[in-house]
Formats: sequence, C-alpha cells, structure tokens
Amino acid sequence: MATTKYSRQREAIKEYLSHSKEHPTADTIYMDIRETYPNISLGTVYRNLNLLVDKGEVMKIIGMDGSDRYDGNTQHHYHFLCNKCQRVLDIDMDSIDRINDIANKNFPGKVEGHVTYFYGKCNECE
Amino acid sequence: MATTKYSRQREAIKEYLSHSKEHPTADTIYMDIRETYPNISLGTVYRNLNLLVDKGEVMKIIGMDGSDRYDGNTQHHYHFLCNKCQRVLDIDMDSIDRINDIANKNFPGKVEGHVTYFYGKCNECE
DNA sequence: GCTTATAATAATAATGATTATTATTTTAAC
DNA sequence: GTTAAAATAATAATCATTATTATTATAAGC
Repeated sequence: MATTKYSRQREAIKEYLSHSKEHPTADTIYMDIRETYPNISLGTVYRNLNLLVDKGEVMKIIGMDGSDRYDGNTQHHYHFLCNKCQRVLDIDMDSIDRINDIANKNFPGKVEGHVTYFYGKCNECE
Repeated sequence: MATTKYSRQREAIKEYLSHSKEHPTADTIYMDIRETYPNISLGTVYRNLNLLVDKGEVMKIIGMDGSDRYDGNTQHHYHFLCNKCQRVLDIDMDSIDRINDIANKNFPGKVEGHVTYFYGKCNECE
C-alpha cells in the first residue's frame, strides 16, 4: 500500500468518530455507518480503523473488559470506565507526566509513557 | 457450584503462578503445567484462573496488545509493558493514590481507583 | 472402608472478535 | 478515456476464550 487513496467509507468513519463522545466499538461504528452506507463491510471498518490509528488520527482504547474502543480525540486526556454500565467517559484533568519520572527512577529499562484508566461509577449509575 | 473441592490441577496453577515472575498467558501456563500433568486441559486452566481471580488469589492483567496475563502477586504494584518483546515486568514503586483525588475533583461520578501501565523498552531490549 | 452426591476434569464444540483472502469496484495519474 | 494501484464487499479463516457433556475425583455420611 504505497499511497493512500480517498475512500468515502474512511471519511465516514473519521467524520463519525470526530462527532462521537461514546468511545464506540468497531461493531457499533459499523452498525451506525450502515444507516448511511448500507453495504459497508465490517472488514472495511476494521481495516480503516487500524489505518487511522497507525496514522495517529484516531486513538484506540482497550477497556478493562478487553473490548477495543475508538476515540476521535487524539489529544491526551484521561478515560473513566464505569463498572456498572461499562461506558467509557472522558475526564478533563491535567496530565500527570511526572509519574513517568518516578517510574524511571525505579526501573532499569526506559519508561516512555504511561496509560491510566480510572474506574468507579459514573454519575448516572451512582 | 456451592462448595469448592480440592483439585491438584488448581493447586498446580497456584503453585506455578506463585513462583513465576513472567506474567504468563493462559496458554503459557497450560503448556508449562503439561510437563507435570500431561493431560490437563486448556479449559481447566481457564476455568481455574477465572476462579482464582474471583477469589482474589490471582490478578489478571490486560496487556496493551489485549492479551490476558496472570500474576500470582496480588499486592498492589505497577506493571511495565515492553513495546519490543511484549513482556510484562514489575516496577517497584509506591502507589500514587492521590491521583484518584485529582480525578474525583474533575469528574461528576465516583472515581474508586485507577489502573496504570507504564510502557517503553525494557533494559534487555534497549 | 464403602456408598453416594456433587464438584472438577478432559475432550471437544461453540462463540465472538478480529484478520486474511479474493474477485470486483473506485480512485487518480497519465 | 485508459490504465495501474488501492479500496471495497463478501466471505472464509484465525485466535482466544467460554460452554457442553460424559467421565473421574473429592469428601461427607454411614
């Protein structure tokens, strides 16, 4: 795959993710985009999601239940996983990068970053 | 399943995990325990791992590649995921629970805890 | 120690998410 | 417009995990 050609399906996926706040799974994206493109294939959704993740235009989040979810916002931000409704929500707080330094002091290899998920109950489930 | 009966297979899994520092996958555990119990079944390994996780005797770690790994040490400690060899290693550092408070101040629901993975290159891969 | 009820097992089938294959269709350069 | 390369839809294949079921092991009561 030398050059990347335009595809309306990929555009639809980008468009969809840029407006979604739901951190959807590949299957959810597939189901929803089928409303506009009735014969888009699930394989196409997966392939384009991986492509967009590789290009850094989309972020993949692995939930604590192991499910892959996608986020159109690639700016660094924290995620909250609700133990009850299993939704993934955003937390708007400053990055705590200094914990990388703490980790580096206590580890022989090279710590380049960290991934933190918060969990608990969202306000709707409380 | 009212009461839990003894099984030598489950004991072997506990024993194995209590000595392992490798954070093995279910399949690795299966392969290794087959040396001593040649006809243990992979289903038995999975069932007992889930049982031990439910009882809190074993910890399940979901790696960034989505693979499930198991840890016999249930004391809180941080994990490091090597981007190159995909191994999961321990980092010996104090818990940074105060970030839960920071998150709680910035989130409408109830933050009960967090999971943090560090990543980068381990000293063998550097 | 023997009987009996129940849990655990081994073997295997089933499931679910993701990736690979392939013939056909789109895209975009010439 | 032609043409080569990339993307697609449909489908098959893969991989990890869970479910099913007939058989075996455990442990309690006699």
